[in-house]
Amino acid sequence: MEGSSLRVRKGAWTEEEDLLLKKCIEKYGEGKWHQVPARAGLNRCRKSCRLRWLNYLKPNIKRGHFAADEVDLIIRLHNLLGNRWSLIAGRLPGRTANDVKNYWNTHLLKKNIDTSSKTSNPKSHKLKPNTKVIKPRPQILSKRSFLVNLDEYNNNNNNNNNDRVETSNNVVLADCSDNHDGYCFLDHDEMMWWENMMMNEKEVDGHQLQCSANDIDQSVLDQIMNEDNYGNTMDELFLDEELWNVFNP
DNA sequence: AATCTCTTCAACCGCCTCCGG
DNA sequence: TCCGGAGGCGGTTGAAGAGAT
Repeated sequence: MEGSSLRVRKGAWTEEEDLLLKKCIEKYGEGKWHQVPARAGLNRCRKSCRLRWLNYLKPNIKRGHFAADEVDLIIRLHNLLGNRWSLIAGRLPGRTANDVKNYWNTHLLKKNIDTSSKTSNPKSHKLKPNTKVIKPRPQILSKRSFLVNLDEYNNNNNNNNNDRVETSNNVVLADCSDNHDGYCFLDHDEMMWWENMMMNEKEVDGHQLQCSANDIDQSVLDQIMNEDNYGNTMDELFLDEELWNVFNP
């Protein structure tokens, strides 16, 4: 198992180690984590280096308390996505998946349990009853598989524009090559929904959502925690089944 | 002041997926 | 097609600090 070597250091990072890692990333850039320990002169495994960078050393990481609007967003996203912390964190600039997960487990999970059941077991708690969760379908395709499938798709639809393909179902294929070196595809409803999600005040699925950072209070938090506001919008988030089948024959 | 209990969060672990040979 | 390595993720742990007794 990785990290089991007796010579690999574990535990809390020292300032000196942080400095070495920082310098290494500044010099060589992010990625190729297997080379980082050697390049940085660190006696750490690649995973430890990656984690330390992503969760602590990376520039623009926001530390400290979560703002009310961040909390609100976490709750809503968790209702939609479940424990998919990296996706949730991706919607919170400056926050890491680890931060969000920790915050959920220490603040919100406890609160959720308190409000839903006094007897529930924290370890077994996953989601509120009736919560629909986006299934873990990949929404980002590797460049290789995407191009193969896109080519196939375009051949079937007489469309040679590889950057953007619109189907009759308003499904949009967008070039997202700056994101994970791949491509993503979103349907129109999904894009609109995410747009709404990111607005401070928007009507979503017939509910006027209040999530201003200034006026959210405990009662609002309680209300959010006890309501499933997003049941019907969930279906809108699912990708077009037909297109999915094209890419995943 | 000392000890115990609780809370927080950084870090580790194991698993999964992707990719290249 | 298979296999091994790398990247990435979510679950869990445990050390350290805070608060209570």
